Amino acid sequence: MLTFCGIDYCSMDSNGRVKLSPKFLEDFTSKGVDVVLHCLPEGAVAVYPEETYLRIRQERELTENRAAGSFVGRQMLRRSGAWSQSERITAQGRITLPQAFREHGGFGTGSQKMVVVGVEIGVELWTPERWEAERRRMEEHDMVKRDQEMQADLSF
Amino acid sequence: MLTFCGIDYCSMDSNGRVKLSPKFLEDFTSKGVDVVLHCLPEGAVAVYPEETYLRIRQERELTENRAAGSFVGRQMLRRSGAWSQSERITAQGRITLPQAFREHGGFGTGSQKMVVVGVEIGVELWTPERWEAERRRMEEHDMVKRDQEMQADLSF
DNA sequence: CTTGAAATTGGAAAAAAATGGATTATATTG
DNA sequence: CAATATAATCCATTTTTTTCCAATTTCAAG
Repeated sequence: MLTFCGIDYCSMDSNGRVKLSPKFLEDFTSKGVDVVLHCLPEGAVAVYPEETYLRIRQERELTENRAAGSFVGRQMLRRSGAWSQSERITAQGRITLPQAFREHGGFGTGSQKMVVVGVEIGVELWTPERWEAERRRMEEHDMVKRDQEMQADLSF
Repeated sequence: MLTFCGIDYCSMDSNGRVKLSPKFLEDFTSKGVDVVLHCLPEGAVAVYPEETYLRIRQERELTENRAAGSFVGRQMLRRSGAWSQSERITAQGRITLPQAFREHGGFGTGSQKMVVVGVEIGVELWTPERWEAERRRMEEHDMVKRDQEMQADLSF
């Protein structure tokens, strides 16, 4: 059974609450109710089980310079600090997005359509528009790759 | 006995459910009722027995960098996460395609004609139009290849 | 402090969608 | 051409999603 896979369409209520589908909900709760919200530079909001997020962060620490004694180092700390936040999945299976995260993700005020994308280790929350753009970007990449492969199959 | 071979024409009902032919159904159930749906960049949806999919994925993982801390890493996770999903074949021999996968395959809303293509390790679901286009593309590719091979046989 | 207003939260009701099964139609076989 | 098997459609039931409302908390002003 694959976890955190597939795509859901759902909606965020006017208070920034998202009800997860039973499938994703099960994927999360099997790892505990604590999750971490993290704003991605792609313009979406990622949701990871807490233990998963901690592992990701640790891996990054090994490779990146995160000292507070440099401009770049401080900027990195600022990034993962400001754009990450712990949340808890409620008894009704809902997650609340903080105001700043809603803005980052491009979700306006009021009820909003939303795309929940499984990324194997968690999910990402996208506006339909941004997800469509991302999908298209991946699709174009695939087209180039297909042409390359077919070309390679001919030239030997 | 060849498994997952041949082509079926069938239809998807308005809820995105596909009833597999007895032949393909037998091929699947002999390997268990759990399958994985996977959206192909060609614009079709593949259905593999779960164990087959896991083997394919494992092979891929060996070469790919899957860190969530980079743009490229996240994009890889998004690829394999978003466009794959576990499903179970029901007691009536049906599979339900999630909304997003229906869209990917070009299947509109409502009842739809569909081509089920055996690909030896599983099946692929195509719209009749796209399958026809793909068939033609393969045919043309082969023609070019034939000419090349015959040319190569003459030179030297 | 105390009170009032606004925002947030939890939960329930209503609406929509998905599911399982059975019936009807179509095709295949002898 | 009849009998059987397969495929497609339909409908009742269940599940899921969405919307709404009441209770609680938070914040600010008096």
